[in-house]
Amino acid sequence: MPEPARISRIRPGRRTDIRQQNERLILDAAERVFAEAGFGGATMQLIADMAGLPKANLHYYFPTKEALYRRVVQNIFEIWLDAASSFDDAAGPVEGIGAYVQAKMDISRRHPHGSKVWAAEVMHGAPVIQDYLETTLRDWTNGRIAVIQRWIDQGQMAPIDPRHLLYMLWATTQHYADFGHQIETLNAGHPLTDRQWRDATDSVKQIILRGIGAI
Amino acid sequence: MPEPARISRIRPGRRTDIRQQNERLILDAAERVFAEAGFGGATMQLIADMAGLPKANLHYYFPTKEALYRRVVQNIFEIWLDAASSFDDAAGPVEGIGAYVQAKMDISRRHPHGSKVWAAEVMHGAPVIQDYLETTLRDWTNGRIAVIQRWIDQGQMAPIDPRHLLYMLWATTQHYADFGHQIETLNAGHPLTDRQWRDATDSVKQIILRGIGAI
DNA sequence: TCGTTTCCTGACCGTATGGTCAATACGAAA
DNA sequence: TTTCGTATTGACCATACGGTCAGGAAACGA
Repeated sequence: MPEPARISRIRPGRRTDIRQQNERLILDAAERVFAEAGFGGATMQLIADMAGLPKANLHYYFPTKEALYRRVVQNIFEIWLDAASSFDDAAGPVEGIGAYVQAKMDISRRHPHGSKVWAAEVMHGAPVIQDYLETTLRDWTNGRIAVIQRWIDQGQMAPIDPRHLLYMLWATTQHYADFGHQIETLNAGHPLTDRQWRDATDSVKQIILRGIGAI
Repeated sequence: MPEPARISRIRPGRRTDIRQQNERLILDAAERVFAEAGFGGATMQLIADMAGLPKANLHYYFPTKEALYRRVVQNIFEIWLDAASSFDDAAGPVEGIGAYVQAKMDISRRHPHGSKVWAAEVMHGAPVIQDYLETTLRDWTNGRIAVIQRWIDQGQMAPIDPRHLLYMLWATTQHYADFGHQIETLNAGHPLTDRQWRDATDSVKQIILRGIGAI
């Protein structure tokens, strides 16, 4: 079974790369359009235009609008879960929650569209990713609850219900992506600067860490 | 100019009351459908079915889908702003913010659909209520910022950026409505009980009030 | 009873959208 | 050059949706 020469990475024009490249192009455009218009408001034509491809080409790579949407949501979910690592290898709440807030605020800044698509999906009753909620997310949550409970038992923070602490972390950090437009409007119409993002992150960290008696 | 006998309240079949009654029926159904399907995903037919009226009847009361949607969003905005009063006549942050959290959590529980419609509207760039954001909301926000700043100056709480505190209040309380489905899933599929809502409210109050050094 | 206003609704229409398909172009191996 | 799998795309179709309208039914005042 002779392996074919794998020079894909070197010559971008290669077969497989065309697929990857176009799929990425489409997924990026789709994420943006789904975020701005919602699933029902998004049209394949709009996504195609934004990706710079003819509409029929979209259906070559993704059979249906639903399939494309599913992929977009899955992508986000993975990014979202990756921030978990910040939590795991931490000695205490100051370090762990601080890093988690930092990671989630960075995601909110770098993937605002994805965050919105995720939010809309959940708001609509999670028709597409309900199984993820019931498996992956539930497991992840329970794991984190255990960690927080250990911190409480060790006296590193006040006895707060870990569940509500998690909800507050999610809500607060994702708010800067999902309600970014509102925040921008209240910021004289300007997007937050680097400094403002730092201030926001620090404020969130500070209030929560103080709030749970960790500092 | 003799006033006509105003027995509207007593005889529900009266002219004006039919209008009010049907408008309410339609608005309630619309709020629910818009929340669950988004503006683009909602159909007049679905709203009509949920209201128990023929589709053409909807267009008799509301000329277009957009007009209906606009009314739904405005309704929510007013409810949302009413919680402001909790803030105003308070001596300090413990009382003021405590009451505000309470009010907003109550709204999240009692008007989850409205909260979602609002969230979706903002996420999509507020195409319908941008002017409200720039006028009413901005004024309201600045007023509240002034109040918080006064509390800080009086040493009743730590010097937190009032803006980020407000965002945290909004994010956290509305999360229980907008992400209610996720919370329910993580609650073994059951809606929160009275007690769980109380616990949630207390947790939020506690963390934030501690977090800003008010208690 | 009559006249007027409001309310109701089935049937209909134009358009936009998701999706299909057949024809074609392209790139790489033989 | 030929062959063959992959990629591309304009044209097309069925459907669903927002919105219209004409005709009629209630509701009310006189």
